[in-house]
Amino acid sequence: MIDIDLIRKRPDWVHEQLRKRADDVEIEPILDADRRRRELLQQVESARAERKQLSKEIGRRRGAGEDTTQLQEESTKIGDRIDTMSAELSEVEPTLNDLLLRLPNIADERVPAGDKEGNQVVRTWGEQPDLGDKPLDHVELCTRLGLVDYERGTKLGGRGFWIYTGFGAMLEWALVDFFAREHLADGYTFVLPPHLLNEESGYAAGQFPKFYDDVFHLEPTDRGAAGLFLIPTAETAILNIYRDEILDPADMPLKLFAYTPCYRREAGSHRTAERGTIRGHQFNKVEMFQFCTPEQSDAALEELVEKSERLVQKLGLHHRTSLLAARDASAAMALTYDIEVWIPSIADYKEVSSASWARDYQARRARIRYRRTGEKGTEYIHTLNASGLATSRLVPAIVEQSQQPDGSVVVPEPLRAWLGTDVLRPS
RNA sequence: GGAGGUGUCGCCUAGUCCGGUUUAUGGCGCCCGCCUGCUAAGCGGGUUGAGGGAUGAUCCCCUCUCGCGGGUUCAAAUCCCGCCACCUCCGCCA
Repeated sequence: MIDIDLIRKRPDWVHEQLRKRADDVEIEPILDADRRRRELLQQVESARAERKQLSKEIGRRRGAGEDTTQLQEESTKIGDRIDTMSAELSEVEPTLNDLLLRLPNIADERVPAGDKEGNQVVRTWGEQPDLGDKPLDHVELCTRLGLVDYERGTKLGGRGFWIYTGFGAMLEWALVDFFAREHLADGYTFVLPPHLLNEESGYAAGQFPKFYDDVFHLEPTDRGAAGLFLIPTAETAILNIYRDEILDPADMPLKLFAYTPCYRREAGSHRTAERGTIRGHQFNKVEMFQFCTPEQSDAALEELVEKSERLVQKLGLHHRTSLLAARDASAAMALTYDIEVWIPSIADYKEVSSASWARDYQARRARIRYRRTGEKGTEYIHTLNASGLATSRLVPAIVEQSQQPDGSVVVPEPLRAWLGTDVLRPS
């Protein structure tokens, strides 16, 4: 959410900034609603103050045994006025709030303009491996190696689901374990959050209202879980851990990581280039998150990007890091770097991590604040998150980039101990 | 799922039956000051959060905030209804 005070003071600037993110941004309706809200608020409040005084006076006089009929009538009239005005107020406030919730974050000045084509590659690591004459694609490799059962997966859940089997499942687990150990070594706290969240959590993290239809919602008939939705990313859960809290600056930066599956509807986005495990309704991801002060947030972003990159590097996978353009990045974020791994069969780079800087956008929605030591009042904290990492594209990258002429796959060094083997061979 | 209980400004707590001189009591903790060779103790003051107004800025003024949302009333922490969370017990279940 954007500070309403900033919109009041610099509406044209805010409008200009937000136009970089979307075409349909309008500021004027917000200013109108805000003006009307304050106007009504002042009237309602002064009427309430008046009634409050009258009520006290009535209390005093009744205590003294005096007649208060006239004062009571007067107070009733004021009450009627309050009712009328607050009825209008209770229409204006949700309207204003809804308009504010729909505004994207203001992009950082470093963010390039435009859509996808504006993305800037800032770093590339490694090289495209030479795979000889007939390299196999990941679906072929995973099938031959018995890592993924695509067909039976669709039997269970339909299109967009698969089953990791045998070494495939072990590979997933080894990856998650590897990431967890790395984060623990860097001082991050491990959390395993619920996979079902309430709607308030969705709005606070900035997923709603924009992506309301992109997540799975539990129907109201599911008693006890009505109004819950499946997490599209652990970010949504982690942010809400401290919703409505005031943090102690001595505790910050708070560094957490979580492992969860991510559930996404991905409606209408099935492509042949994204068959296999490239895009599905459920994938595994370890997510890093930081809650910090504004002063700490530049360093936090650097750290998260570096950590994500280091993980891909330790797996020995060719990848690149891109600074996303204003319209390609998530609307809740001021700045986003994507770490993309090379998938030879698609001849393209696919996102395995998104490192994002929300600034105070999420904190404002979630009302997460802190108090500077020795100072009055509160300020919003900054939040950042980065995948570390998502597995569903790493497995294709690993099997394709590490495939040998004989159809076997060399296991990345950090995973060998867990798997108990250096090479995966067709059975 | 059922029955009963609980929910007060960081923590603990008074107030709720019987609505109004409550600006929500007191303690702990914390902050500032005084006192003091130093520390402790002692003394004095401050200490929920949000929104709005006014202002060069501070001081200041108003409204809301006693789990959340409605209702009754001139007036609600207090009465009524719904919901949520926690505790105790029962039932069901992996």
